[in-house]
Amino acid sequence: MRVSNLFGKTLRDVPSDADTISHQLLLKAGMIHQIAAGVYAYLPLAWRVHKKIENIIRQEMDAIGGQELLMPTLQPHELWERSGRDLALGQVLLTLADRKERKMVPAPTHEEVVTELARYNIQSYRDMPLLLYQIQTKFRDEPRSRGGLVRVREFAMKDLYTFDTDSDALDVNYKKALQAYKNIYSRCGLDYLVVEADSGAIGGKDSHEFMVVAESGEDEIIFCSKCDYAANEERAVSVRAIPKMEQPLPIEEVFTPGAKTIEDVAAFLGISKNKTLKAVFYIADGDFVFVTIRGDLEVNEIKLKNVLKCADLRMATDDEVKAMGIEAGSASLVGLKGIKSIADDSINMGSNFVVGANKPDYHLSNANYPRDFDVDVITDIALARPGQRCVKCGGKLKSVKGIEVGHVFKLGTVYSEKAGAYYLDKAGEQKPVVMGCYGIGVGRLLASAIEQNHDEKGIVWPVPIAPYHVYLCALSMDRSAEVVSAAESLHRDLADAGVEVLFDDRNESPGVKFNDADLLGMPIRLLVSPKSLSNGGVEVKRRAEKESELVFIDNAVEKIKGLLDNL
RNA sequence: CGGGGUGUGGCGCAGUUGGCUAGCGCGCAUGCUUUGGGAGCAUGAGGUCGGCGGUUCAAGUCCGCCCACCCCGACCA
Repeated sequence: MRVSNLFGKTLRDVPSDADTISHQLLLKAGMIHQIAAGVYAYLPLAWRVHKKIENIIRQEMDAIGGQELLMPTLQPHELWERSGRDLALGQVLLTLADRKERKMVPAPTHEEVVTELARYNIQSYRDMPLLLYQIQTKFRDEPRSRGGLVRVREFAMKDLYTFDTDSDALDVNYKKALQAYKNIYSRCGLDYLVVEADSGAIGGKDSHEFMVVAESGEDEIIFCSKCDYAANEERAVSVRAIPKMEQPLPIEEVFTPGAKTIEDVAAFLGISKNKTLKAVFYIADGDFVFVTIRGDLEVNEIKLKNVLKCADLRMATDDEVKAMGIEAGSASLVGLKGIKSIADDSINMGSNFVVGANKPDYHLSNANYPRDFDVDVITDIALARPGQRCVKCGGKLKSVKGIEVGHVFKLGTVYSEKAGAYYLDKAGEQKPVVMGCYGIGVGRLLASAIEQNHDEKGIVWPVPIAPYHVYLCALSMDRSAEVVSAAESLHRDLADAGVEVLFDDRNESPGVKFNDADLLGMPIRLLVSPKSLSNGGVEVKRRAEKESELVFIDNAVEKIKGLLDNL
């Protein structure tokens, strides 16, 4: 490919609405073009990268026995009603109507359809294990797209689905898929973490995310500094320090004028926050919920949502709290009846707590569970924070930001039961198919690769996903017939040797060409100029390094092949 | 959806106490010179100033409504 013919122009100034590095570089390099919020065109260079990533994914999927197929983007809305995910996904689900006013959805994912296929094609335990995958366009009406290709509304996703007879067999496939994913990210030149994750709207049991550590990441990863524990903040658990337990004292009313927050109360009474219990109020699918947690901790709303098994969870408004007859700022479960209540385990981690007295300007001291109040459910609903201790080894927890580049789930029989996907086992007994699903966003992976592989000059593509291997840069072609013939023959010879070359044949100044070479980021720059020729050859430079090396023209192809093998 | 911000040639910006043919840099076209880290000179093309409505003798500039995009939060590959 010749740069003079290449579609897509490099820019000197970065469009002002980009502020994630991968977004800036992709725009500056002329690799993508935005059409609407979260909707992008991939220009030829970026599309080559996309295809390379796809192919790496295909190889790894095929290696674990995956069969590629293609499911439709356009799906009947009823399918989503049957699974209940029309509600679980809410507004993210784009919907449209066909000419007969039938509701359709451009699919955001394919569990529904693939389960439908399984229902039709799996009848016997002999039909499994089965691994089906596709690379296909998803549509999600995201509340907010961001970061260029990091979060978009239309994107190619590789989705793999596994079908097994039981959960042990699912575990086998799950492990295989996990390994395939690790291979994919490594081959794409990414540093990643595998973390425990919440399964969100997809449902199911175990779930892991693959996270690329990046400042621009949207997720917070909690990990242990001593052992291998790592989890998405949404899911992370931690050991909360337990203060010294005291003998229960008689409950007592204390005057706390104007103290409404935990900070106020603790400061006013001169106690630490872990000697208090905090009351927080939520509306879960329309129902009021009274949540209690130790004063020094925060509620993890994802955990809470999972406990409540609700589709929609939000903080209650002041009016809603009042309407329940609750005194915000001085509320507790002591003496309160008939309100749905959930508490964090931490109400048992400590004693003689200060809690609200359910009247303005008063609190109660020495409240103890279960002596003084009742709770419907007690479980872990606390947000794990860095600084707390690891539940596995007691080590100190830390946190980093990450981009989620893959997510795998053990679905179990949630979808198969709803869709009626059953098989007959050896004993002739009818059982639901056990499923797993596994997703990778291709464009997000591409963006993540840039987030991790760039410098101040531009992109530094890892060889396996670089749009081209070599940037052949010829200087002074309009004045030197020698340069022209040397460059042209190198172009041919490299292509013949299977090396992918982007040939900068433009009449631009050296500075322009060098800067574009750095910006576009091919792993090797091959320079042909009157000067290099008079020095006896051509100059080979790795993108990641500063220095170039003079090589005889006849040795150049060999030299480059050697470098590519070792990069 | 809540909060903040921006919309002026392809990109980056100026112009906004209303006033003449709307500017600058980059890019683009043509010519000459130049040629190892974003060259110089000359000539030129390209803009219904996001849209609609209003105020006014006069609107890029003032008022109203709408739209789009970006960022921060609530959500996900």
